[in-house]
Amino acid sequence: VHSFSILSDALCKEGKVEETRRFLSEMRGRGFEPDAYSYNSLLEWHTNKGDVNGASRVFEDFSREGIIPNVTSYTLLIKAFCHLGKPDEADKVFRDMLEKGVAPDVVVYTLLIRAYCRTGDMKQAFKLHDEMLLKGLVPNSFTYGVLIDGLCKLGQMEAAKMVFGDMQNKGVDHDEVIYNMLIDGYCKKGMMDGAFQLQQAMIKRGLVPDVFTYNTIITGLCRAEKKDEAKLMFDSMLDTGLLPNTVNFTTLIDMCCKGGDMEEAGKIFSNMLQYGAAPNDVTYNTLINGYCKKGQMEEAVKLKDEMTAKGFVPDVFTYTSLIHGFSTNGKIDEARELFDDMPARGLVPNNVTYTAMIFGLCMHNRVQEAFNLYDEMIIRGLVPD
RNA sequence: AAUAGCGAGUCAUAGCGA
Repeated sequence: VHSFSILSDALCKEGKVEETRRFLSEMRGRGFEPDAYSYNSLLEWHTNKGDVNGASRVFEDFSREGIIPNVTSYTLLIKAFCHLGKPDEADKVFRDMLEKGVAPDVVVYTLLIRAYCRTGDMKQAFKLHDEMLLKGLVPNSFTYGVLIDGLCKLGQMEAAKMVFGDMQNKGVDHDEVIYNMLIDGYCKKGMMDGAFQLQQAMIKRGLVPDVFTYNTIITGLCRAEKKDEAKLMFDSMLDTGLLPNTVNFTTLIDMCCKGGDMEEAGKIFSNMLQYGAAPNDVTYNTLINGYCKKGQMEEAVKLKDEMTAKGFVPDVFTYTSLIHGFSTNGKIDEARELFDDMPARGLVPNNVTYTAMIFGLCMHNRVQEAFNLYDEMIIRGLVPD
C-alpha cells in the first residue's frame, strides 16, 4: 500500500488527477485497500486549487470507502478554508477532527494559528497557541514564525520581539525566516535602521541573509525613496554570490516604474532572463501598471497580449491597472469595456477594481453609472471602505 | 512493536484617501 501511495502522490503532483483516481481504483482492484495516505495528494490538489467543495467530496469518499482520514487529511481540508479567509470554518473542521479522536499535531495547530493571524485576530491565534501547549504539543519555529509574522504585519513590533525572545527561551532557534519576518516588519514601518540592525544580528548569529532578506530591504529602501541605496543593496546581494530571482527583478522594475523610468524598467525586464530569472505574471503586471501610469496605453495593452501569449493569465491586478490607466487618459469607454469583460474571464472585480472604475466614471461626469456600480458592488457583498 | 510515504511560516504588482 505504501508503494501505491507513493506512486499515487507522484501522479497527482504531475497534475494527472484523473489518472490518479483511476490508479486508486486499480489498486483496490488488485486487493490493496488505499488508506488516507493514498488519497491525501488528491486532497491537496483540490486544496491548492482553492476548491473546498472538491476537498469535501474527497472526505465523503473517505466515509463511503471506510477510510479513516489522518491529521494530514484534516490539515488539507482546513487549509482550503484558510485559503478562503474563513478561519472559523477551519476551526469547525478542526473541532470535528478532535471529536473523531484524531490527535492534533504541531502542523495543524500552526496552520490554524496562521489562519487567524491572517485576519489580524491575534487574540484567537494566541488562544490556540496556549491550547496546544496544554495538550503537550511543542511549538516549533514554524509556529513561532506565524505568530511573529502576524504581529509584524499589524505593525506590533514590540510584541513580535517578545515572541522572538520567548522562542529562544524555549530553546527554539531563530532561523533566517524568523529574521526575515522581523526585518520586513521594520521595513514596512519605515524603520530601516531597525531592519539593518537585525540583518547584522542575523549575520552575527551565523545566519546568511538570503534573497528574501535582500529583497525585503530593497523594497523598504524603495518605499523610503532611497533608490540609490536600494540599487547598492542589490549589488551587494550579487557580491555575496546570491542569484537574483524573479521577485528581485520585479522589485527593481517596480522601482523604475514608480520613478517613471520605463526605459530602465524595460532594460531590466529584457536582461533578467540572462540570470535565469523568467518574468512571471507579477512582473508583467508591474510593467503594465508602469505604462498605464505614464499614459502609454498601447504599450500596456501590448504587454497584456504578450503575457497571455506566454501562458500567463491576466488577473484582477492587470485589469485594475488597465482600467485605471484608460480612465485617467480620457478613454473611459475602453475602461468600461475591460471592466465588463472581467466576468467572462472568470475574474471577480474587487473593492479596488470597483473604486478605480467608479472613480473613472465620476471623473467623466458619468455619475449615474458610478452609482449603479456602487449598488452593484454592495449587492455582490463587497464592503466599501 | 519498530521503520518508510502525504500536510504548516518570510520578500515583489493594482484604486481612492482630509
